[in-house]
Amino acid sequence: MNTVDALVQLSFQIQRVLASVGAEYDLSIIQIRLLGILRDRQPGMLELGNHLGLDKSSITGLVSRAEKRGLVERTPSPHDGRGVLVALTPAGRRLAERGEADIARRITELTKRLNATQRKQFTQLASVVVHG
Amino acid sequence: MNTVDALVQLSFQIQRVLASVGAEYDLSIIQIRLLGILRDRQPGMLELGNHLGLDKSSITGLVSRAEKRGLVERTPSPHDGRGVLVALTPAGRRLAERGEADIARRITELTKRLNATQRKQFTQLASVVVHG
DNA sequence: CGGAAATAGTTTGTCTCACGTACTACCTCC
DNA sequence: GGAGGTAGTACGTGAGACAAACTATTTCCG
Repeated sequence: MNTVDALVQLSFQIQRVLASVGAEYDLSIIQIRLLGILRDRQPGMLELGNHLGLDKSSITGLVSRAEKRGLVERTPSPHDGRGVLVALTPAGRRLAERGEADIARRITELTKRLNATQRKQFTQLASVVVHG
Repeated sequence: MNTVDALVQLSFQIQRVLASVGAEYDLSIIQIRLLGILRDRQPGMLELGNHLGLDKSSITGLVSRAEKRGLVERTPSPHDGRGVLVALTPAGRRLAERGEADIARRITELTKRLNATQRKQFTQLASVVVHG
């Protein structure tokens, strides 16, 4: 198998895992990413759009749906009357933590055919590619 | 960076490449996958659904949109009056080939920080994971 | 200082994609 | 030659994405 096919297949396999874990909690991949970003930040809508690579008009709906489910909340920005800050609710944080743990389990499971040395090597090479 | 984060980040990076190459041709990732599958097959709708992990009712629209753009065509199955076979049109095949070449270039570009040995190792490890 | 221009976010309209359910047409097999 | 299964479509719904138009605020410069 060549490099390109291996990486593309791998990425689909990982996305499948993410989608499947998400489905257990009725979360889409983009919602998982949203919760993940909010774990250590309380960004405004535009900043959120930059992190997710989405237009601000897409963020409105994404956050509103999550807000309606009680996972996140908007608060007015203290420094800018136009802005809002988005933050996890306690329920959202619990969900994010559980989901993240599940994802870690399932991704680790994917690499169970690798021994410790190989896994370390693989991680190192993947990190180089990611931080290219 | 740990294994899980590295792989998840890597998968998003690859999906971004696929989306961005697709955008050049006004193709979504799922449409790229559709064309890719049809490169060496002429499956029915159900079979297509299995390959893509989608319900048959999702395939109808996907194929119809591609058909409207002249990329694929439905032909009645010769052996089953209920079935249709989906195949690339010449235009669809050209697009699939060009897109695939672009994707290969862009994914290879992603791994430019790896030397030949590392790339080979990386590919090998990714293959093991994919075929687990 | 005051108004013009920029910025943050929402709204609206449109499209793709995905699903479930219901339906039609055909095939199979008893 | 029906009864039941199978292939595909139609329809309604909802998430997700975008662009363009809009509101409300802030910034900034003249």
